Amino acid sequence: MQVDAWSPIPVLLTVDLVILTLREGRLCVLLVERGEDPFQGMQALPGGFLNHAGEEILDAAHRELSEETALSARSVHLEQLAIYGDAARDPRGRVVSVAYLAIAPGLPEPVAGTDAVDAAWVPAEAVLSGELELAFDHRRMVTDGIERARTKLEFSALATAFCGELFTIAELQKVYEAVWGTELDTRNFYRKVQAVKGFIIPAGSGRRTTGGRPARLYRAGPKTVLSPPLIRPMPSGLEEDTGEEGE
Amino acid sequence: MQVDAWSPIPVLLTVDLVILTLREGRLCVLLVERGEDPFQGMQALPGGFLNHAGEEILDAAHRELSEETALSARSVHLEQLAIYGDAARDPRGRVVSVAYLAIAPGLPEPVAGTDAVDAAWVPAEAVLSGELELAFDHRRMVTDGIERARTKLEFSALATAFCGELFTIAELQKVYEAVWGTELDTRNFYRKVQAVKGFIIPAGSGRRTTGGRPARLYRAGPKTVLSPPLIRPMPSGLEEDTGEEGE
DNA sequence: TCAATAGTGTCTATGAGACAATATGGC
DNA sequence: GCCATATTGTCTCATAGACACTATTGA
Repeated sequence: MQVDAWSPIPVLLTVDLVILTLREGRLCVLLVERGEDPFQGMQALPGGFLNHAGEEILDAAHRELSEETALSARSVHLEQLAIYGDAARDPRGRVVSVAYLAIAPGLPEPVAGTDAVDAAWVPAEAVLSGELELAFDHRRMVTDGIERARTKLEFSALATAFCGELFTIAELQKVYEAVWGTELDTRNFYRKVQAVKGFIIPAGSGRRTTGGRPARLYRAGPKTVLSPPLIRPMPSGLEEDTGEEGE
Repeated sequence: MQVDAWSPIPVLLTVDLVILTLREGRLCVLLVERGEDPFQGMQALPGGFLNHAGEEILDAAHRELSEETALSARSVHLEQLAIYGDAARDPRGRVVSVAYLAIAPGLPEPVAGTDAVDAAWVPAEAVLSGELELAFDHRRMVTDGIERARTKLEFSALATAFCGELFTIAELQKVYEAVWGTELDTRNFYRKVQAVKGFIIPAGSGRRTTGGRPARLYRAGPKTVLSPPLIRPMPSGLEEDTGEEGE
């Protein structure tokens, strides 16, 4: 570290949040409309600069999260996604952003009256397909965040973060189906989910009904690493034999 | 982004590299001895500040890599690991570091004559066990990097990055054993590795011998995602039933 | 011929996927 | 009873792991 030979370059640090939730069976991401100049009026991820020198980055992420969703910060899964620091990503100068992935249970409409006046849940598909254009490199953040979520669903108990305190197995299955974009066999899903000890645990004798036989309720178990994992089915039609994956 | 309400806080950005390789069947990480004040004389990861405004972060990582190992930058696997930005991690001020994971084929001794005068390969075990103390939060970076490598070995073709252009299946197996810290059954390893089409492909008729029957040579195939994956055996002795994993 | 490593074959228990059958609520 | 969904069970095939066996070199 030859600090004396030249002066280190200062950069500005922002935090951006990819907040995912399920609404009506569809995977959605929270977007806000930018009210200021770079990319004014365009959709963007909620986020912002560090508040003060000494603010921890993770704290800043939690702060932004509660400003935008009014979620009690600690009840939400929040993890670092990646950092995005292309020299030209922000016209204002060298701004490096730390992206976080947040998973929240289904929320009603975004909370007005806070910073999030123009916040809205947008179907992830609209962003993935490119139909909706986002400010900065936020589209890539969303893409990376969703891919991360898809992978983590296989090997971790992340899916329960999409659900409320109590949930049925059918609800959990809908999480998998929405995030993966596939359909799963209900019977096999039951068997596999219950085979992973510590993933979900029965919650008393409560039931929930949606027109048929009432379903048992479960809550998230202590296990965060699923073994055996729930393997995501092939995107179907794509055979894996040739194996060309590109770099 | 209320830029006007207060001034964004500038931070300094560094790049740190967790460079892993195999030496004599053991997983090693490259460390340098710090010659300057914060943590002077202590072992640390190679790394440094951005060189000039406008330097891309990934470019800085490649620059540090070639400075320390004289490896032709593009032949090495290099991927972003995470960012480490605790407010108190650097006594000089607010310094945020982007950690990169690099995987290199077995190298001889570190190259003197460059910045890396005091560089040395250190067995990963010494760092993992806490026996060797590192500057800053570099121990956590090493821990995270190795954990990432262990996981990626299961699902990606990362193992070939530890090998040279040509390698035998036995050499590939030693990579898995060293990184995972386990022993694998040679016969099953042969079968499974060859079952993943596009992972390794036979390289002509060359052979390599180490005292017994000469082994066929292979080169890395086009596939970067392994399916089916090579599942890492349980750390043995640890049953998975209770499922307490901690947060 | 022996030592040493490379490579192939076989057996078995387990898990995944397909799909049938039964249970239990509201109406 | 009927409808809709929950929940359990069965069957079959593919795969993982254990382990026996053959092959091919150098000394």
